[in-house]
Amino acid sequence: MDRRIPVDDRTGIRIVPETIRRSDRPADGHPGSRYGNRPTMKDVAARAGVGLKTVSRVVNGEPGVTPETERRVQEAIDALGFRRNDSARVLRKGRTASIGLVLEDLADPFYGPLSRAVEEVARAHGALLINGSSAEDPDREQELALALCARRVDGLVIIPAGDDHRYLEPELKAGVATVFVDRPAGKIDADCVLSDNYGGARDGVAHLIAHGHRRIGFIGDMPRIHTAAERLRGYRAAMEDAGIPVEDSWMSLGVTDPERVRRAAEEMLTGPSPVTAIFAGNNRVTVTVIRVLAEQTRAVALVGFDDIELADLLQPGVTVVAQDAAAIGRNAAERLFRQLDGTLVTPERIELPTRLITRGSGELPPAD
Amino acid sequence: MDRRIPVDDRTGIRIVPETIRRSDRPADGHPGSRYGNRPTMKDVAARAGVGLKTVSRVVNGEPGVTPETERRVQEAIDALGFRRNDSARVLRKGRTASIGLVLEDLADPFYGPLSRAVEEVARAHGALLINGSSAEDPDREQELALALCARRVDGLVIIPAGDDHRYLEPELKAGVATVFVDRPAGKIDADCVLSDNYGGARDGVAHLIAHGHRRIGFIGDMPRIHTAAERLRGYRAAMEDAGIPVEDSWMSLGVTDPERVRRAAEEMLTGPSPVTAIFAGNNRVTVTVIRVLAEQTRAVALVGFDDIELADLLQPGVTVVAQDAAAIGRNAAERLFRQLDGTLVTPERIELPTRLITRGSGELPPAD
DNA sequence: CCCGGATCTGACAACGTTGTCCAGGCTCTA
DNA sequence: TAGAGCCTGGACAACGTTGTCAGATCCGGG
Repeated sequence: MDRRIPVDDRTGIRIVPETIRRSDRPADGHPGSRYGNRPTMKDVAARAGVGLKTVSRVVNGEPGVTPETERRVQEAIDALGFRRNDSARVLRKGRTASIGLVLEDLADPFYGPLSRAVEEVARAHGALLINGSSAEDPDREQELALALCARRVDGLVIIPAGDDHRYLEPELKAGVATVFVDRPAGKIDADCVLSDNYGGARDGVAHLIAHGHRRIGFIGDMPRIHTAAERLRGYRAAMEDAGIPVEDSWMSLGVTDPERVRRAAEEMLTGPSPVTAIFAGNNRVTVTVIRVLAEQTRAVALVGFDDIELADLLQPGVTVVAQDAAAIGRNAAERLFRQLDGTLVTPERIELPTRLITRGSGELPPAD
Repeated sequence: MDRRIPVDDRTGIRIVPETIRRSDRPADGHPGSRYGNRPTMKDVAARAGVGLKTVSRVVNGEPGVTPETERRVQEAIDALGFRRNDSARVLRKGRTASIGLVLEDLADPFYGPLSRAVEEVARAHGALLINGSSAEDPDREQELALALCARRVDGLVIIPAGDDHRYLEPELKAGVATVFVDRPAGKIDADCVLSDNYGGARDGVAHLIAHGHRRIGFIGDMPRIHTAAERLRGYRAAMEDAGIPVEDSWMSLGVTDPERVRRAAEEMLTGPSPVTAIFAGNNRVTVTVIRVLAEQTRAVALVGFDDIELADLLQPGVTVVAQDAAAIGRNAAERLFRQLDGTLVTPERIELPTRLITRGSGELPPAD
């Protein structure tokens, strides 16, 4: 139909030129500069017939400029399309008004709200947010964090992938505000903001026990990850409190990719001592477990760590131990700026409480 | 129990000091500098007993330095904890090796993968990603974009909130690579990468019609938003193609917050000419509509624009018109770097195809 | 013994901004 | 009308890096 629009048959991608009224570039932007260069304050000053510093004053809204002069300068700015070069400004002033955020994976629904919360606080302090994903790789975390330090971010919010952060010591010493989030810093003292992973997991498992379960499975991440280890500890504590010996076949650690989670879940459901309930160590695990349970004939109870969207619409609704990602991010960012203020000096670890949200799946009775 | 750990009773936040072995700050970091200052190449040069430029050479891996000299310099670098100041470097070199991403809301599950994809491409080109959320506010979008330009990002990926981007003209002229995403640029010519919103919506609605529906509702965002307008246009086209006159009461525009979506949905379900199917204009709308439909006694068909997690686990599974957020982000970022290469000069609009994923809710027959 | 060339090193300017400081012109008062 | 004081504007250095260029050093060969 649309004969005039080229369509790539294989990919279905449609491309149309957008050149309706491409503004032709002027032969030369402004006097004395190479093509593509931007005007500087010097150019503006020349055009307005004033001194360099006067332009600086106008740009920064400093007092001591006649309205008439200001008008002339403003005119020159608009005419040339001048925009202050913040790199130079940073170099001169020493503060960049930007903070860095190193997280694990921006695409993970847990980090979206967290990142947004950090950004919101940064914005309130007039700072921009630079962020990068470590992909759970310690080397990449370090590379990123140091690159951010080279940019001279004022502060750093880090969701650690590694467990040794001594590489940050020179930075801390140099005054880079730093807050660790979700997992504590390794081998250095630093502020950190965590969820109460241990308590949350313990409560979640205790909830299952309270509903009559004794054979409860645990599927979680590698215990070298702090959150995973803490949640496992919570699971064990709850079982021990109830006097239930844990069988090895009930625990699956270091497993997060869907296929392996599926296999792990299936194994603990069909093993010699089959579980009647599963505690899922994080949202990715929970999702896969839901899929597996949906295929089962008998009803298996489930409590997941981390809330998931639409959990309440499933049949049954998914009971979860929820963390407040936004609150964590907000807390961390606020601490960071308090470090920069000087209001905060002693590194602390704060743990935010989790919340058990009962929706049905965690209240199912055991069915053998 | 934990009598030694202070717990705020109201918020449940637990705070413990992290000062186990706080490294005491040295009286003075390095000679001739204020406290808190970082060592510079000059300091390194002095300590290593070499010239400034030699340090620069070592830091940047330039040739022409004796192994012995290099060793001495490297030693001084490690001893002082030197880290190159990229602000100064940027000022000198003109390129920042960073790109900016202005999106609507990082917390929206659609933008997480998109952002991540952009970041991944940036990383492949050795660039960092600075991003900010416009919160759908045109002023904030402009403020952000210009702040990024002041930082002299090499390029800009923008998910527009406003519809007039002439404020970017000086930047484009100055050579800032720019790609608009998800919605086209307003009043300027620029590269843009979009989903085929019109075609996707048309297909989705046609799908409902093919299953026997004639009274089909549409709930979407304000038509001033390009995607919303296009999807509405797709809805109308499908209806017209089928010869079905659309009643005003079937359409609800400019409605995205849960309460109003709920009201809108309820109204079109109970009105004088009640719909038997609903087309939801975006993921937020879809989620709310699912909730409303779950409360209904009769089965109402649903097709949503944008995929949502767990959509396949609901009863019935949710049929959606899916966009590939990651592909969009990847495409946009790649175009951006091609602009920087010089490989790409003419602004184009590319439209990525959408995919109809049938899961059940869109295949329900009409029930009056 | 000296010279040419290759190799290594460092002095210096420049990037664009801001802080400091001083000059010149104005107003106000005695 | 002269002097004090204020207001405005500009010259200059500095921020930490890199590019340019020239000087220093070392080698072998004539």
